[in-house]
Amino acid sequence: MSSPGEARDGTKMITRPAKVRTMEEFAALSGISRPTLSKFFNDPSSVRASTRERVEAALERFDYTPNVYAINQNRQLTRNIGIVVPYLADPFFAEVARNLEPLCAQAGFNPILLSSHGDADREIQNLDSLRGIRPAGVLLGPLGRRSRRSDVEAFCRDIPTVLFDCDIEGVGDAYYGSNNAQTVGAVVAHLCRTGEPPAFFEMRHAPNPNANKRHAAYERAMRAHGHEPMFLTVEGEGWAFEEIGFNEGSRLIAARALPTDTVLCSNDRLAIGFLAAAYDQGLRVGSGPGHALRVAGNDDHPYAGYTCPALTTVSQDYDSIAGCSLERLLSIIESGERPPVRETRHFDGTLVLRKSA
Amino acid sequence: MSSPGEARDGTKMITRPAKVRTMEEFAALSGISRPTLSKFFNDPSSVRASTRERVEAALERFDYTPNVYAINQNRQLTRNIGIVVPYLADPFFAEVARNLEPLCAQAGFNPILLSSHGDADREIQNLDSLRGIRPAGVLLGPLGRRSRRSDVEAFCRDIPTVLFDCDIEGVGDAYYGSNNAQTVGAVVAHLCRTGEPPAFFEMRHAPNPNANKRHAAYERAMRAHGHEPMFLTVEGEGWAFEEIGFNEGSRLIAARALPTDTVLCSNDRLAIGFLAAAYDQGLRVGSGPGHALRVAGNDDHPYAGYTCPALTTVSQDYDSIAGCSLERLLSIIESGERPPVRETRHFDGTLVLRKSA
DNA sequence: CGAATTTCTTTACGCGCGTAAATTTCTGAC
DNA sequence: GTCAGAAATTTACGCGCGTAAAGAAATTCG
Repeated sequence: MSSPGEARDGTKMITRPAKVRTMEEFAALSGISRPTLSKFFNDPSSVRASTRERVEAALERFDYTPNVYAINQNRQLTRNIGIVVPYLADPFFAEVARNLEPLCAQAGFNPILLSSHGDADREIQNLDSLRGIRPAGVLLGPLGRRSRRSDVEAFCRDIPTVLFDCDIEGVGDAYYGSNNAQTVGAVVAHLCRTGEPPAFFEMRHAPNPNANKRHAAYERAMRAHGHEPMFLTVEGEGWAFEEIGFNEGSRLIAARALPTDTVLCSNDRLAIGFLAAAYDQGLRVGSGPGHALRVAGNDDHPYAGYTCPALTTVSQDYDSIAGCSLERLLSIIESGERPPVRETRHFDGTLVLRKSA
Repeated sequence: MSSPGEARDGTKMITRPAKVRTMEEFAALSGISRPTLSKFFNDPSSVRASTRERVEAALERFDYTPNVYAINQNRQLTRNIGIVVPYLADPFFAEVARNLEPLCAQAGFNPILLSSHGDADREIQNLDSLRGIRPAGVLLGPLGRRSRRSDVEAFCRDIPTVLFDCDIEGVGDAYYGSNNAQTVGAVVAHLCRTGEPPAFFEMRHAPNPNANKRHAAYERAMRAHGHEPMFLTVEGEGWAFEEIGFNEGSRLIAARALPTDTVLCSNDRLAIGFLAAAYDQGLRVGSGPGHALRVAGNDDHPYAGYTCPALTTVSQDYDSIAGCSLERLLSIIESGERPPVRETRHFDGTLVLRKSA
């Protein structure tokens, strides 16, 4: 039996453009010198328009792709951009990555996505493996508290790096994240205005430092509204937030340990678990009469619209955060020199009112 | 102010091993010949134990990592393995990727994770970009119906590829997936045994062909139990399953278009949306008395335990599917030749009884 | 139409490492 | 201690392309 791509006598059929292995060969076939081709593949706009058209016409007839390894071996700067996220199984970061990838490609760069899976060793490992491909720059969403600062710092010294989502002070060339004070402030204000002031549901040892900022932001916001903060600080390690939210939420509810009828969760994933716990124990969550509990979150998780009831939360402005991070990184790469000052920006979120509070 | 890593006078402090750029240099410093080092880095076990120890000792003193690009330029076979998933923002595939990555690394391969983001063009684009790094093999979770078969086929001809999750018949060197007939059969049997037979909630144009298999499996299972199948087939495109489940579920419930009190959803994400719709309309979901509706899913999504109520579903045996896929790919790579026959295997799932049915 | 400028071609070298062949050194068993 | 076999060294070449320099060709412009 002849396989597809071969005629019955076994000779190859020319159904698609002939494969060309080397640039040398392609130069001979196309009648364009190799150095010119090299320039073209490096940046098509760097050759005369008429030449560009000749190359493109030749590419139609011959199937040639420059060898990535040979290219990057000698090039002082690759066109790789590393994207490191702390935990890809969190749909939140998956979304960020999904938005970042096409933007990189559009700018002519090759995005390489890596996840630290919540593990500091993995984070360093990722950075080390990125080092190997000599990226022009890296977008790093750090683990935060767990990050091994000195290692990350060493990496950032060698390679242009922009931090996002979670700051490690003084590390990297820039940082863009959420204005936790504003987002938490907005929910607290809303909750205080429409009912009892909220207690704050959080993990004692949250892996992400945003949790600390939210803790502080909650405390300040409560005092600003003339209330004493009420913390529901629970144990639990790792990134299984839903599970922790559910287990600890169940415990709190069963023990009647809630000081008010309103709970603000440090993030949406905790809230998802907490809502499940409330449902499980027969507590009606919502804002109207006949409801026993109000629950709000923070992040606007992709699933926040499908909890029971739909979760009231604050969306992070991730378009801006991702966009700004990439933009800044590209400008650093293009300028060819590291910026003297480290830019830091916090973007406001917007309150997303649904049914849970 | 002196930055860390520098003494006050500005000279670099040697806090960590000195960086060595080339293997030549490292050979001179370590007193081991370059070809031997080359062998070592290619496969440490290929050199004598005493030599290995000498190299490792030298690596303690000097910071040297072989240049990835120079390595792969000449090597006939790289140690890269491509992992392509259809949709990374689906926590399900994120979990698969998370499990696959360390397994690859453990086997001495470098995993490169790419997501097609539900787009066929992106899928081909991913494969093309993988081609550039000449992977030793690829694990491909295809989009399925949407996949451009001829392009995928062409890729698989050139590079050892194992398909998982979703089959494209005749393409690739092997396929491992779920036994949809068994998983759907198991839920249907459970539902029929414990109450009214289920209607089947599904998308008319599901992006994944597993949906078709589940459709057929449901139909067969129902007839086997002596019931007429009842399809709740809804419109909707793309991968926003929760949204589709919610919107269409809301519509069906509001229109009182449910033929029974039991709904089996084609997958868990649809079920999550459907459960939200039921909650929204005040339908009590669950199996005991006082419940208006039973809902079950299929997949055992990471969030299935945190829906309201917790979702009864069938877990896929993803450890086996991922493990088998990788194992097969590695054996193909090691053997150096493509297998004459295409292996196909379907793994059974296990019923996960929670509270929704 | 000729000069100034831009672009292309020719020639040449090197990147860091894989890899082969010939030679030398080491190992382990007798 | 001897000697065969294994392992390491020496030497050498090439991978596919970046890139620099000098000269040839094409383009632009007055």
